[in-house]
Amino acid sequence: MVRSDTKPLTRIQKQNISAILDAALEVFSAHGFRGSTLDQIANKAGLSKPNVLYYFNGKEAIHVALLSDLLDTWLDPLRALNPNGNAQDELLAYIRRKLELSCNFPRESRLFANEIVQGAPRIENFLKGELRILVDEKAAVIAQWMDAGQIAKLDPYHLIFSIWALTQHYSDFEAQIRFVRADNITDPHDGAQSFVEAIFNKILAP
Amino acid sequence: MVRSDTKPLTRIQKQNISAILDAALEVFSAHGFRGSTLDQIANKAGLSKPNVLYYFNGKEAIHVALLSDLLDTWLDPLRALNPNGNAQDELLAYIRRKLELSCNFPRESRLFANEIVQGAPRIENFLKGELRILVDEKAAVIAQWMDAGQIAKLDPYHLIFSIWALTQHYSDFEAQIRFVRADNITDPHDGAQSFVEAIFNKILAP
DNA sequence: AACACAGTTGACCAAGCAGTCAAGTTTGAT
DNA sequence: ATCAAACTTGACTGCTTGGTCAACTGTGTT
Repeated sequence: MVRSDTKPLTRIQKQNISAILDAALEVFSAHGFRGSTLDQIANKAGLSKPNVLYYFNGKEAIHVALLSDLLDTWLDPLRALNPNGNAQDELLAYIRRKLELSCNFPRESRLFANEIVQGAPRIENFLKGELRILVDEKAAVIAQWMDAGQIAKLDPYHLIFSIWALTQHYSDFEAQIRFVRADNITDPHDGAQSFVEAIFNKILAP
Repeated sequence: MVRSDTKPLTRIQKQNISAILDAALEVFSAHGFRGSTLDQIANKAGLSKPNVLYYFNGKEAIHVALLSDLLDTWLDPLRALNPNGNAQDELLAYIRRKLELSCNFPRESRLFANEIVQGAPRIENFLKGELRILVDEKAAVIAQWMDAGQIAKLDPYHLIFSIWALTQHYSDFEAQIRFVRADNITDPHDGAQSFVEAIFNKILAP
């Protein structure tokens, strides 16, 4: 394998690694880890299977690389919630960031969803560690806002879960939305932003 | 194979078929179709693999049997929405039925979620057919309620999607909720019902 | 031009997989 | 007790899959 952590990558390495990761994202997000094959990934990347394994130590390594890239950015929207800002503004901005992330990166969202639906065996530590700490911290901030009467009193954890549910639904369950709305609409995300913002305005109103 | 459509099942047939379906539900909902093996299913059912294939024509047949059983009951809560009832009561009752279904049958919910996340290849026709017709019909009912001022004016399709998102989230993403709330709580569904009802009360208020 | 190393791959393995089959055992109606 | 049909399975097949390897080609630095 090639990617030791000490030297600059060659032009060809950069290009092929990124082709592999892009192909793997496509395949893993559509079929899950066990449902995906190295041949599919190699094919989609335009490389031979041994060549793929020249850049990554194995199927699992590709998956891990994708997930860690993803988890890194997945926390950002919540992390940016500012305890000193206005409660309603901050939460709505968070919702908007989360929705944009889901809609702009649906494959990443489905990769994550696949993991969770199947019991999160590969990211259990991330969920119990980093994510949990961040959620606890932000839930406390939200609870303070509620106590101060800035927004309606609700369970802050359930509030966060409901934001996740609504924002990710449009990417993760895109197929359902697309088929149900068949001719009515082109983009499944159409109207999602204004709808989600509208209902959270009502939910949060003190 | 055994299950011709014309004769009563023997005691052993009933018992083994139900053992197979239960085992398969467990396995398929946890690993997806391609991620599951007949050996896992046979093992969990306490039968040999050839014996499993004595009762079902193949892996796909087991999956189809599970899905059709499921889709049959999956529509019931929405179907029961009564156009002549009170808007708010009817919608909240629908939400309650949906949430109960998700919480009481999390494996079925995840089986469905697995299908959808991966593009719904095996239930496309159901989504584009039965489900779509029912959703169109009920969306029209909801739109009338909105026009009559009984509930707040929103996009009825997005309203239905948001109900699906919130109710299913607790089953489909149970792993995430469980790990994030690790010691805080025992049952991931705890508080879900009262929270979801509370926010939809706000959302629907005219 | 030449040389070391990056990049590439056809051919191959071993394991895992869905599914078959012939030969066995159990069941239940008579 | 008998017997046909129901039920069960060890041993197998053929295919797919993740991964290896030795040999080959391309690249860029001197």
